[in-house]
Amino acid sequence: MLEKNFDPKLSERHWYEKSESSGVFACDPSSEKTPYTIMMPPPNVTGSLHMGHALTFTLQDVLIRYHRMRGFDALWQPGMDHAGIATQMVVERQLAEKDISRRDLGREAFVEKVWEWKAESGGTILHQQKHIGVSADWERSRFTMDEGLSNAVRKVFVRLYKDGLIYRDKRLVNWDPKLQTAISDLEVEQREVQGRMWQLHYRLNDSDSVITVATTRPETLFGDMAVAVHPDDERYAHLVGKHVILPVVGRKIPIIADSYSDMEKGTGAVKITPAHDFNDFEVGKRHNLELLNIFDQHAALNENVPEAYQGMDRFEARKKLLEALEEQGALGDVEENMHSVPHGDRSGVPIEPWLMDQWYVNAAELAKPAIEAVRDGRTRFVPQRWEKTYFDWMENIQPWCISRQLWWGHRVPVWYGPDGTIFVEESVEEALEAAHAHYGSAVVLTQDEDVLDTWFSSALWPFSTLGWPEEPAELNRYYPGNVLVTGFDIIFFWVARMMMMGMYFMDGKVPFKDVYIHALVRDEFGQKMSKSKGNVLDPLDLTEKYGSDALRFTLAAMAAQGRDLKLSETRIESYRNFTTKLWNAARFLEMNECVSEQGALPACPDTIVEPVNLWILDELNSAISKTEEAINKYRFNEAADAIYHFVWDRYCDWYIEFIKPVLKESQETRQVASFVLAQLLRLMNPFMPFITEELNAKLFGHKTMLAGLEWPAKSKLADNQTGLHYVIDIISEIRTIRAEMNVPLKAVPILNIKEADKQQQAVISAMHSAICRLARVSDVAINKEGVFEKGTARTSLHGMDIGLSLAGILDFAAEKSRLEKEMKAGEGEVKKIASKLANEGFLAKAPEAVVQENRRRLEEEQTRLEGLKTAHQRILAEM
RNA sequence: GGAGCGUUAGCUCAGCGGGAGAGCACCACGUUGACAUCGUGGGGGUCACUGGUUCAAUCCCAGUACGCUCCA
Repeated sequence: MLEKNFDPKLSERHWYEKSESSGVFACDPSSEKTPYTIMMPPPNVTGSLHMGHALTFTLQDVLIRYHRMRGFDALWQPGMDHAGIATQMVVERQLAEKDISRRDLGREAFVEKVWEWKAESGGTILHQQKHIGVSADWERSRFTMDEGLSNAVRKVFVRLYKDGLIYRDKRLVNWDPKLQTAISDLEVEQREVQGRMWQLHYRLNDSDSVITVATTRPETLFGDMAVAVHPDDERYAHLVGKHVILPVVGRKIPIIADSYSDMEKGTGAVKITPAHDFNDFEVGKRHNLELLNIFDQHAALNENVPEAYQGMDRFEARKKLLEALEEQGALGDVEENMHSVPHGDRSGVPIEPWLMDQWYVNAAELAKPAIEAVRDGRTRFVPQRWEKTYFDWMENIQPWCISRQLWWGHRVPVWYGPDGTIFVEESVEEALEAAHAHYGSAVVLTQDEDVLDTWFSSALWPFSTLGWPEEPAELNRYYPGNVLVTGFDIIFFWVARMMMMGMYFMDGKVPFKDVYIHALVRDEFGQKMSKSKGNVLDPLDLTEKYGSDALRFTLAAMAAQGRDLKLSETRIESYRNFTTKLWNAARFLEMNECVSEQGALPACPDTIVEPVNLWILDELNSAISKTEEAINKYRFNEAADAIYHFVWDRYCDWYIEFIKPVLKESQETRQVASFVLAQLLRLMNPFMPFITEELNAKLFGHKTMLAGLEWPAKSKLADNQTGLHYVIDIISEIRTIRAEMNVPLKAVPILNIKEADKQQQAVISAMHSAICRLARVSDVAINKEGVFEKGTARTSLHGMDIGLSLAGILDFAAEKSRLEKEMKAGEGEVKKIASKLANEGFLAKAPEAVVQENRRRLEEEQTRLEGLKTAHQRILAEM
């Protein structure tokens, strides 16, 4: 006997372990089945599961479990990302608590520490993934720093270098002075901050007049190489070509004409610091300005500034400089000014454009085929509008800075000879060999200190995890993947780069056919959940409270396309209640011996005669179809909705209630009831893997788990012509009348139905006992001769005249007003439809089916209205 | 400044050219042998606003307002 409630905690662990060890989660490269592949976006190895993970993994798990049941050889490739900056930061922070810096330890010892930390914390998210039911092929799990994947990284680097697509360049980079590494444009976050706009007066070298520039960063004055004015600006035309003397510094710099200067903004004159501003850098290139670097790696001022300022932090220097300028009378107006300042998204400090050598990928070149593949539909975005985001970015893509001044990551496979000659090879041995060939003798090489951007290795994920550069059978079998599931914030970071790398290294084949972009989980105010905002909901707390099945179902049910997802806890609660409902329906069946004793799954009888059984099979078929269609279109909410309503509204509220009176006698009904439940458990399994396994095992004692079974087939016996909806409508109507008329519960009147057609008559007779029970009537008289007796509450439904004999207890006045209310609503409907049908344009231009449907409805409404009017007149006469 | 998204019941959200929906909350009744994590019934919406297209607009188009996101 089942317990009264489902206990998720006991069940989840048991069923997860059992199904994992059974091997159903594993792919089978040797199978005859068609492969179905999902590459799981690898979470950060030291991370922990947040709501976004819970959503994305649930959706992927639904897809993978569904396709497994549909008979595909499903591979869900899991793994972890080494997450260079994030992970290094965590370990550095830990060391900082003991007052140790990574430099104290040295590179080798530090990296060892990171590996230790990885070993310690890497299990956390894995455990959490399993907790919510992630059914990935764990045996095949990969880590971006694995030997195989590291080989792939080196191979890709060397090949791209030799093909001229990776190069070293001296450019301005986004320098993070806290983490002391370059970061890519994508890792820079523009933040609106309240700052100031200072006006500075620069005196001309040959006269007493000044030119006034405006700046938000006065301290960059030390690096100024020019003052720019607009070529069309008449105010300054006479000054172009002259020079000014930089205050405090005393250096002479030219006034140049460049259209970068905005005549409308500020004074129309702008200082140019080519080594510390991306725009100024471009201006400098146009005018052959020198690049003067004034900062060191900590963003403190270096030896290129007056001695008094050397070694000062950029913000301290600003203060001191402003004082000095003021003293010299070089400081003009100061305004409060909101402006955006680039910040490192990890460190949170303002980043500094800094001139240095870095390694770059020619992304523009790699992007071309990747753009083409989406244009011609080889890769499809769902929802489609994300294409635009992809195109916008890809078409304006900048060189990708891939070197990072970190210690945790893939070391750049570049060696330098004594004279600086560059050797790019897959191993030190090959580099030495190349160097030997180059110099004619053995030399000592130094390896580049830098490591690669984490996304460089994740870009290879769709093929590196399958064994590339070797060519195992898996590579051809599972590449390209069927779908990549992720959030839109990852399109640039990852989707785009996987497209570029995948197509370059896999003979132009795209890495995945579909890209399903799901919502971002936000908090109740619609804000992105983030640790720094402190608005995170912990998915594990929620599973603790409501169970993993409930959380999964909620996420699926709320994953409507194109909308962000504001998670509300009451929704989760309602789906927890849904699991309870299912549990209790199963419990009811168990109590009524609808269980299989030999441990065989219930089979459908060969022939079925009861309308209610034919009907529920039809409803089940319809639920199966809806679920299939919805999943195929990535409409997870529609699938969840179809399941929810079938279980609760159809199976529990109507079917079980209908069969209660006959269950004991009808073998057919017991069989159908348990067959439908068994099918239902399969249908729900991808969404709620735990409770469905639990019920399947407890009720049917079957030896095979649902996870290894086939997707439910649609029953051929189902019949949608049973007319059961007439019975449902009659019962609902009677219940409404009873409630509105305050008919006491203990009253069990006779129900009279007249004008029932043959089909209606048949189904009402077949459902006689159920109607009596559910409508609380003592008997149902069908098409009996004679008029309704006095004191009958009446209504009209599907052409039938329906009367509930309430002689002695009917409140005539209440019945009169109830009928009047019904009539008023009916008249409204009739009027609306009639006016539509009176419209010639409608008759001429609307599709025939729509016109017919409206004619049918008009007739139906008119019949009902006539019936109500007759009843109304009768009640007036009886009063 | 550019781009995108949203505005539907008190709340959280579906739907999306031809009869306004769900869950929660609310009101009434109910402990009829699966289930009070429940049952039955009910109330509640000029589908933001203004125009346009159409026989027909919550749905398509344009504009306005408010909110959010991304990019500069």
